[in-house]
Amino acid sequence: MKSEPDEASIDDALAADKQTVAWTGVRNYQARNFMRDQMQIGDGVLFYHSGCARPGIAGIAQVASNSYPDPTQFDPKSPYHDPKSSPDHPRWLLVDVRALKKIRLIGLPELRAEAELADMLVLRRGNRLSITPVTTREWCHIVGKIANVKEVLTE
DNA sequence: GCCAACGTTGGC
DNA sequence: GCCAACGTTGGC
Repeated sequence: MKSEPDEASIDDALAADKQTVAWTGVRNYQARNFMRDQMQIGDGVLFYHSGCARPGIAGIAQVASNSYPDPTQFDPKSPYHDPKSSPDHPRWLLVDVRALKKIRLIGLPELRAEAELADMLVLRRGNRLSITPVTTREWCHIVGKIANVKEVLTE
């Protein structure tokens, strides 16, 4: 899951109440559908920093709720306000994400250098989706590169 | 700041 | 339903 660290970084998430943040602002149907249809509580999340000097995986997190309507869509003062959405028929959903651990930044050059990660959707040329699924193989490969990560992974 | 890539919008 | 124009993303 991508986030701009200026807006919501892994540090921000770790500092939040229960280390949990609501993943507001997703305004892409495919990304929304991943949260609605694919994610389950407890699923592992790679917390990716984008739109910054050193983009890459900055932390490990987990899905902490089922999907529910993103409140920012109803707030006229929010940059994520969607006048075409209504509480009766909410268009945009989010999940809560619990940060588990900040890791050494695994930057894009390192990710691209790994043959095991060659098919990762987030690395695809032209990919603009802020949420992409990760295969078990990709997950295990990345987690295997991180020191002292077992303590935060329960399954 | 540039630009490739892609999603969305809206006229027809 | 097509598709050109436009806006956004995001790495560089």
